[in-house]
Amino acid sequence: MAASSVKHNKQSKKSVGCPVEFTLEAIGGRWKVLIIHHLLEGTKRFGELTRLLGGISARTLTRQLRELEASGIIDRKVHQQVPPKLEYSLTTIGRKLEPVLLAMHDWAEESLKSSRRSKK
Amino acid sequence: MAASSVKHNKQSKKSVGCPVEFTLEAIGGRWKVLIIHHLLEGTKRFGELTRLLGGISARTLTRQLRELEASGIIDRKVHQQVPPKLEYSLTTIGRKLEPVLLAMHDWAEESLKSSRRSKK
DNA sequence: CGGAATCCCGTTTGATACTG
DNA sequence: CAGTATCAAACGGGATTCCG
Repeated sequence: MAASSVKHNKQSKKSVGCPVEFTLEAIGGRWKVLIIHHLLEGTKRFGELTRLLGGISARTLTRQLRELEASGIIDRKVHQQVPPKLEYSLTTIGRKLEPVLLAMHDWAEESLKSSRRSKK
Repeated sequence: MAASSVKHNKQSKKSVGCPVEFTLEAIGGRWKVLIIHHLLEGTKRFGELTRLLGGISARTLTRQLRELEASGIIDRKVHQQVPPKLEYSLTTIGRKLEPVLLAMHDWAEESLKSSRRSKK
């Protein structure tokens, strides 16, 4: 396989063809919906989120927050001081994810209800 | 960790703490929302889905369909005949995912709108 | 305190070949 | 037609260590 051209497209992740997938990618991480949920209740600091999420590593939280930031969902405010202080909050568009989370929440409850009803 | 009686279920690789995550896991695959979208328009066969999705491998499509089936979202009907014929359709609970997809779709459009305003 | 860098592992997906 | 089997790569995420 000499000189096989392996292209590293910047979009090599997943080519998103439809808006629904766009949203799914924005909130699809392991912790993102939880982070959004907590931020819906107000601004949080890095350490607060670490405690609230229970068990997330610093590296992973950093990455999830940066990805949410890149999606325009959260805002990252740096206070230059010692000790360092950072505040994370939802942007306007980020707060608009609430109906999405609610729709998902409702479906989950309905799904659990109907699976309790005899299926087998 | 509270409940240490973790079952080694093949399905649950991630412990789901809240309903929103439950939904996210059900539709969180690479192709699942697209499959659901196409099935919202009617019953499809395996080959039809392969063509509609454009680029999915047989192995992956099989797995995504089986996972959706395990979640109770789709129904798989086998017609014992030659050539073989399989029909996939949404269950009642599967059809109820439509509001979720719509909410996600709406958010994506709003997100794109606001990113046009601020950045580019 | 809030990361960045590095190493590592399990899961997901894809390519390919084969089968009932 | 609708899969299954096998291998390999891509990716996400955790643990640990170090740094401003």
